[in-house]
Amino acid sequence: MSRAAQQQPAARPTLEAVAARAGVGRGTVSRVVNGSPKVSAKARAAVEQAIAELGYVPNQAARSLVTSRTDAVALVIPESVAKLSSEPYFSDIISGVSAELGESDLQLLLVLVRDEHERERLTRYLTARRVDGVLLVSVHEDDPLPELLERLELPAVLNGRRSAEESLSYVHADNAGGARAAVRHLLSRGRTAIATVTGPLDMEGAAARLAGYRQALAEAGVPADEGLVAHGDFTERGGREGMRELLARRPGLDAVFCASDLMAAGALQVLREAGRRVPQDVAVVGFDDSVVARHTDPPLTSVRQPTEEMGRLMVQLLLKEIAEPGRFRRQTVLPTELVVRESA
Amino acid sequence: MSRAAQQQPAARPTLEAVAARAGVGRGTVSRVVNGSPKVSAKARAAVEQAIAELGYVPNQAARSLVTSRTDAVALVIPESVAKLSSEPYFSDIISGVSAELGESDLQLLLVLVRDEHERERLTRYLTARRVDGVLLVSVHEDDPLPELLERLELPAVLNGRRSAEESLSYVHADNAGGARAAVRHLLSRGRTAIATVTGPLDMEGAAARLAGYRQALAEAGVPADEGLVAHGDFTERGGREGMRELLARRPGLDAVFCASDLMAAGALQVLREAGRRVPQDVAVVGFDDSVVARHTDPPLTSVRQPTEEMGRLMVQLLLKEIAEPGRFRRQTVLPTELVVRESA
DNA sequence: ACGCTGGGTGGGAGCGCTCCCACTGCGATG
DNA sequence: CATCGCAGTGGGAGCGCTCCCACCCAGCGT
Repeated sequence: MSRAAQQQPAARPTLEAVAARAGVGRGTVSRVVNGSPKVSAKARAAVEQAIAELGYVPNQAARSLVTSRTDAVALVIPESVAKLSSEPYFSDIISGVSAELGESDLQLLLVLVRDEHERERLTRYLTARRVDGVLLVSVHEDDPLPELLERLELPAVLNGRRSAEESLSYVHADNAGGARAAVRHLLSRGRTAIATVTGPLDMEGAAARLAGYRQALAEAGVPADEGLVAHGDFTERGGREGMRELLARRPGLDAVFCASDLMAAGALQVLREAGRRVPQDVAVVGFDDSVVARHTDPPLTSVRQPTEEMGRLMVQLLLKEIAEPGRFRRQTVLPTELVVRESA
Repeated sequence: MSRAAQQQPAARPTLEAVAARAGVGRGTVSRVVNGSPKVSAKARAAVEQAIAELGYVPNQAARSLVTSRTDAVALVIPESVAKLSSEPYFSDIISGVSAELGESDLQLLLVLVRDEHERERLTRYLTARRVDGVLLVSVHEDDPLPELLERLELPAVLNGRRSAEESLSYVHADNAGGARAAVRHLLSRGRTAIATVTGPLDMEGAAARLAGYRQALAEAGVPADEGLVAHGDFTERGGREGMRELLARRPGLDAVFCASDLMAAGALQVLREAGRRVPQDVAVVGFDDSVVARHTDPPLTSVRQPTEEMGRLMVQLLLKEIAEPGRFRRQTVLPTELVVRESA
C-alpha cells in the first residue's frame, strides 16, 4: 500500500461538494445548514439528503474565520486557591456548567490557572478572542482577570463577586444568610461561646460568611469577641491551625462555625487531639455540604449551597450576555440551607 | 470618547498590518511568528517590534483553516459512571492533564458525556476534527468511543484499557499489583477470611483488582471462596450494598478489600451499623487513596495510585502521537503503593 | 398587458492565515 | 570574471465558509 494512500484521512466533503451533489448553489446549502427559513422545501430536502450521503460536517475554522464566533466558552478556575481534587465545590460547578451547556451548541473549555505563567497564557488566549464568553469561579478581590474581561468587553459571568459593587454579571450563594442560619442553630442549641474560622477574606463570599456570623450573634445580643475569630483559607490545614489558635485563646468555647467543610474537618481533628468531644463539648458546623461533610467523624452539620445549580445558572446568564452584549449586568443570589447532622 | 469608538472592539491587527508596519512581506512575519529560523536578525527584530506595538495576536481560525490543526485536545469523561463531584479521581486526572498541557500550546477541552445525546454530540465534534487529539478516561469494555477514535484515526490515549490486548495507547496503574499488596497486608496482619467488594467488572481496572485479590490469596494457599466476593460499582452506595451482602453470606469475615475508597466508606457505615469494630473485628482496605480515605472513621488504609501523574503521562503520550501519528502504540503501567492508616 | 412585489436562489468577494514558488543579492567557486 | 549556490524574502493562491447583492421568477394589482 502506498504511503500516500494510507495517509489520506479521507478528505472531508466541503459545502461546495454538497451544493454540487444537491444541484443547488453554496448559498442554499449554507442556509439549510444554518437553519434559515428562506429555503424552499424542495431545495431543503435535496440538500439534507446530500449532506447525509456525503457525511458532511461543517468546518468550524472556516466558519469562525468569517463569523468571528468560536462556539466555545471557557470555564476558568484559579486553582492556586486550593487543589481542585480536594475541593468538591469545583467539580460540582463543572458538572452544572457542562450539563447546561449540553443544551446549546457551545463547547466547554476548562482552563486551570495556577501560576503567573498560566495567567499570561490565558490572557493571550482571551485577547485572541478564542472563546465567545468566560465563566470565572473563585474570584478574589484583587484578581486581575475580571478587569481584563471588562477591558476586552468579553461576555463573562463570575461565580462570587469582587465586592458588593461588582460591575460584571455574577451568580453566588447567600453566604451571609447561610452563616446566620448556622450560628442561629448553634445558639438555639444553647451554645454561648461560638467561635469561627473564616475563609480568605479577600474573597467576598468568605467575608460575607463572617459578616453573617457576626450578625447572628449581634441579633441574639451576644457581645462580640474578636478572640473567637480565627482566619483560615478554606483548606483542611487552615482549619487545623485556626482551631488550635482558637483553643489556645478561648479554651472555654463550646461551638465553632467553619467557613468550609474542609476547614471543619481539620477543626475536628484538632478537637479530637485536644480531647474535646464533638458535639458534646464543642459543636461544629461547616459550609458547602460537600462529600467530605458526610464522611467526617461525626458527620458534619453544614450549610448547603446549590453548587451545581450555580453552574447551570452561570451558563444561562452567559448565554444571554453573548446573545445580547448589553451594558446591563445580570446578578443572582441563590439561597442556602442548613443540613443538620451529628456534629451540631 | 464617542460611543461608536467605544463600541468598536478595536479591530484586531492582522498579519498584513504587522508586515506593513515592519516594512516586510507577509511571509516574513509568518515565519517570525512561527519561529522559523530562516529569517535575518534584522527582519526578525523589526517584526517583533511591530507585533509589540500593534499588540498583534494571530487569528487561530485562519490558521486552523489552512493548517487543519486546532491546537486543542479533548479530555473526555463519561460521567455516567459516577458523579464527577464524588470521584476525586477525575479531579486529579484533570489537574495532571492541565499541568502538563501548560507546557505546550494546546488548549484543554473538557467534555463530560453522561448520556446518549451527549455521546452523539461528541461524535459529531470528533468527526469534525475539532481537536488534535483525545484523552479518554474511565474506559469500559463495550465503550464505543475507542472504536470511533480508531476509525477516525484521531490521536488518542486512554486511561485504563478495554482489555489486555488494547490496541490504542493507554496509561494505567498497576491495579493487580495494588490489590495484591492490599490483600498481602491483610494476610500479614493475621486475617484469614478476607472478602472483597469489586468495581464494575466491565472495566479492566476493576477486573484486574479482583484478579490481584485472588492471586494474593492463592499465593498464600488460602482456598478460594466465591461467597467472599461481592460486586459493586465504585460508588458509596455500591459499597454499602456489597458489604451487607457479604455480612449476610459470611458473617465470620474479618477483613474486606474494597476496590475504591468510596465503596470502602460505604462498607464502613454498614460495618458500624452491624456493630463490628474497625479494625478490631473487621479490617478494611480501600483503593485510590483519595481525600475520602483521610476523612472516614477510622481513616482508611488504601492503595495509592499516582493519579495526577497518570494525567501528565497521558498528555505526554498524546503529544508524541500527534507529532508522529505512527502505527505503533505507547502503553504504560504505573506502580501503586499501599498507604497504611487505622482501618487495617 | 405591464409593471411590481417579494420569496427564493446563485455566486462573487473576502475573512486572516500558511504554503510554496519565484526571485534577489551576495559570497564562494571554477 | 562568469557561474553557482543558498540564505533570505515577497507575494499569489487558496483553505471552507458566510455575507450580501444581483437576479429570477411566480403571482398580484391596475
